[in-house]
Amino acid sequence: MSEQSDTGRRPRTPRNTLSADLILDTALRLLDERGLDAFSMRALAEELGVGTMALYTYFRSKEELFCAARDRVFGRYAPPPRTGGPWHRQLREACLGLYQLFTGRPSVLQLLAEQHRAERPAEQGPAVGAVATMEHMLGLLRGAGIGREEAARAQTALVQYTVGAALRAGRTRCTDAEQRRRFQARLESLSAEDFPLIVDLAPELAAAQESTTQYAFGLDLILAGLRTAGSWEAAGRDDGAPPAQSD
Amino acid sequence: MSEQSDTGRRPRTPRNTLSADLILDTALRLLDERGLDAFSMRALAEELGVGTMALYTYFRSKEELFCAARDRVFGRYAPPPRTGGPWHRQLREACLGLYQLFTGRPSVLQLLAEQHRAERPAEQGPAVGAVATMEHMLGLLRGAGIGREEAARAQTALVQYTVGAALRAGRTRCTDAEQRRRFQARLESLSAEDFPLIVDLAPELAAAQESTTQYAFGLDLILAGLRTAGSWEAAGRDDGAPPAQSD
DNA sequence: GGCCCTACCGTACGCTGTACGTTAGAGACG
DNA sequence: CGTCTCTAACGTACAGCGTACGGTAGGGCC
Repeated sequence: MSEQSDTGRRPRTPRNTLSADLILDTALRLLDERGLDAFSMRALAEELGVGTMALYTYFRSKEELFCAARDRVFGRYAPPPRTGGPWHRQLREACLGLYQLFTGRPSVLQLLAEQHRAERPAEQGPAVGAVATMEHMLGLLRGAGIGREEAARAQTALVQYTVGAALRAGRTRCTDAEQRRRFQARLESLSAEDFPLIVDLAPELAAAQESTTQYAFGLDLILAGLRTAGSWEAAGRDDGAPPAQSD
Repeated sequence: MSEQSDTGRRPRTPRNTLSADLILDTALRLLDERGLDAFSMRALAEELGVGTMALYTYFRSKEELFCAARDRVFGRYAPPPRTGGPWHRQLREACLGLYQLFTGRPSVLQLLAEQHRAERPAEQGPAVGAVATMEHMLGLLRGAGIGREEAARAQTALVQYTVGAALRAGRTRCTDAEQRRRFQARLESLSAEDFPLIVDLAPELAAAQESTTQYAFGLDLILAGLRTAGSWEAAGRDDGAPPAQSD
């Protein structure tokens, strides 16, 4: 037969069937379906029906591809519609929107985690698409009469907390309930003498591992703190929230 | 000496020179010195002057070794001495201690990141050594009159924020100032029409990337929120911090 | 002395990312 | 139509990874 069926010599893809967008969409789909561990340039190429090295025509490396994938998702992010209402409520909505962007698709979470693991952050910009949300948050904070530096720090803290919570949420994907049961069991197996509270509160602690409610809880704590701080200039109580002068 | 220099055939290590502790200490040193990317079972074995597979006598896999390394560090963690004072100040000290544990050694941060990246968290327990700090935190919260569920959630939020901040801090290691300068430059290169506040606050936002001060700022926000929430039972204002009843 | 147990080790397999050089097909031009 | 060029797509190769498997030698025991 004319078919040289020797070990998968492929029939050479036509000429312009590939594109950066097609590659990125397929990569994101692969990440969603099979997870980061199952992802590889070879697997991606096979999914596209293409030789592995064809990918390197469009991206110089796997890391560059990941950055582009992340920017693609973030770039398409549409923040939730402005609801009006007090500034802290709007801030809450904005943060929840970000959180859901991060946790909505497994692939996004995995790209985030990978980015955090990277030794050298390279040139990867700051999540270009979500910048509008950053701007919105800063506007709300400044509008509430919060000073320049404090607004910047508060915005950073909110993003930091959101990313951290999203990463943590990613660890307990799939088998939510099962995972939490085992967590509880492990807490309860601790010495009740040395750690009476942990053992006693094990059910509550396990329940707090659930993601969205717990995220909202911490978020509301931060927002309440922001409201309390009130007059930022006149800060300096002996036991309140001093201007953070540790080393 | 009698070196058979033919391509590294080694002279067989005596019999009981290896031990789990020695392996873990060497692994942590390697991680501190050369980073996660340069770490491999082969490199670790070579550092020990030992065949690669000797490591598998003590650990079933690389992941198990990492978990043991993490537990070793956490297990040796001594929380800062109890200072007395109001509960929220003590809570602050406890969290700062945890944060410094996480950020103090590069290796710890890298193990944390790796753990967060893992697809299947396997059997890795909850950072066994730092459990005493968890207990301490819960005691402070409960002592402040905070309810069971809220205490558990607050404790989880504090740990979550701390880990998230530590991970973020890890990204800007080594070249701190340089990294922040580039971050600021990238912010300033955005369209001043679309993102006036970001461009305006670029210096402050870049400064907020610095780790410890920024961590303390967010921590104080959370603690202030905890103090404000006050009587937890009587919560239910229209715009305050409702008991987080999303999804 | 002889034996066993096991800590240590060498080899090998399948996987990874990607450097490098090759090839074929589309478009431009005579 | 023939030919030339440019480059998207490709195959091969390499160094390195984690680790399954089986071998080997040396310390402890009878």
